[in-house]
Amino acid sequence: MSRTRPPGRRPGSADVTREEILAAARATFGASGFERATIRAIAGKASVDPALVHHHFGTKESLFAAAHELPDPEAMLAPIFSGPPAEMGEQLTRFYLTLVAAPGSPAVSLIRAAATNEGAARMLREFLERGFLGAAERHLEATEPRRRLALCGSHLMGVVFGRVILEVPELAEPPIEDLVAVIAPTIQRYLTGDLG
Amino acid sequence: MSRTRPPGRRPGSADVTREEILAAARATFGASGFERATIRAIAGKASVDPALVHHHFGTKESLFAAAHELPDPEAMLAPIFSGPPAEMGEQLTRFYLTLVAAPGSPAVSLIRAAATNEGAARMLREFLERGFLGAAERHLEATEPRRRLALCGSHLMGVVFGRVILEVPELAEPPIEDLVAVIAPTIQRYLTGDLG
DNA sequence: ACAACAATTCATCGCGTGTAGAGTTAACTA
DNA sequence: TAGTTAACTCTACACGCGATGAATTGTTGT
Repeated sequence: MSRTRPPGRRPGSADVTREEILAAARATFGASGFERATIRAIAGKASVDPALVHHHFGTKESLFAAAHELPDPEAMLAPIFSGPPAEMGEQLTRFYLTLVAAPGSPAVSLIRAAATNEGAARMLREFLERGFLGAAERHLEATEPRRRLALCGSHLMGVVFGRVILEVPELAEPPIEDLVAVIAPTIQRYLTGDLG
Repeated sequence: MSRTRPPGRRPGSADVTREEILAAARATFGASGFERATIRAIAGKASVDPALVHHHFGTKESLFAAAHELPDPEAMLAPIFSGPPAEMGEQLTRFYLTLVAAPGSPAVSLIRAAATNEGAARMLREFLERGFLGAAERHLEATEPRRRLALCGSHLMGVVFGRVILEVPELAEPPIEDLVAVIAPTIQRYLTGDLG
């Protein structure tokens, strides 16, 4: 049982390994946060030498950034905001809890890392500001759209935190639709209702 | 300019140093999170040798626990829950944003650390479950009290995250009372209103 | 076929970390 | 006042980390 592969380039597949490293990075960062995740652990999970990680992605910070390249928020949110206004709260809540708050999601990894790593916090903040809040400005026909979506985001982020990170039973156990039923009216009010 | 103090016990004050270490620990953990905060940095801020920290508190984990001994939630919440039910939402929101979400608060430090450190997450979860949610059960005259307070907590925690950790402008800039005005109605609905 | 290049492992460096033990001085007790 | 205990600093060890440079092997262009 030879534990280590022979050195030198591997036959066949070009950037398969690269993707495997990124997947391992997402998993490890997500499970441990930025500082606790080690390049050695990521390399191990990808069955690869630690130096290869560094060869492909440079520093640990830029590996994190590469592993968390965020999708275009415009494309994500457009379907929600183009539907009937009365359903936006429910749509947004379900979307968020299904896609973003799923355990193992890159978003959870980002949130976790953002709590202690300034770089990750900046990434998340800029994504929220330019993308999320920006999309609101373009699609939301109401006063103070950015403030409205900031309130929505804060609530939904708190639910993620309680459900996936803290694992408070009251938030972690119920199926998603149960949470949607309770939270969506609040989100709807923040989006289209009377503030304050 | 002699940088180091002579060895041996210091004259006078017994447990002053101990408190200084705890204060430095709170500040450092709060600013950097659990893993990034180093015992050396904490000792430095307390003008003390790193080994003394270890002498007093043992491991880093138990130093963190000692620095974040949480107040009795019963005492904290009783005044709020014993007032007029119609004002509970506003009271709870203001209390939380003023005391807990203040930058530099131990609670922020706990939340930050909980994102990446399982021990801190357990501390926070147990505090929330036994204390916060427990207090709700005893004081809240409504159906599903624990679920109600879990919803309140998740929203408020999300606001802390956005305001203090991510520093999203829409949440970080407005004075507390502005946020109270918008959020309190939601909290009130979660506490006493119709769920879902 | 040959040269250039990219992918990969290996060996290792330097650093900062948490922690431990030994030595020194003050406070406490009888 | 003698002896014990507790507070405190010094020195240092062992470990794991991120990062680097060289060596090895496959791919690609000509």
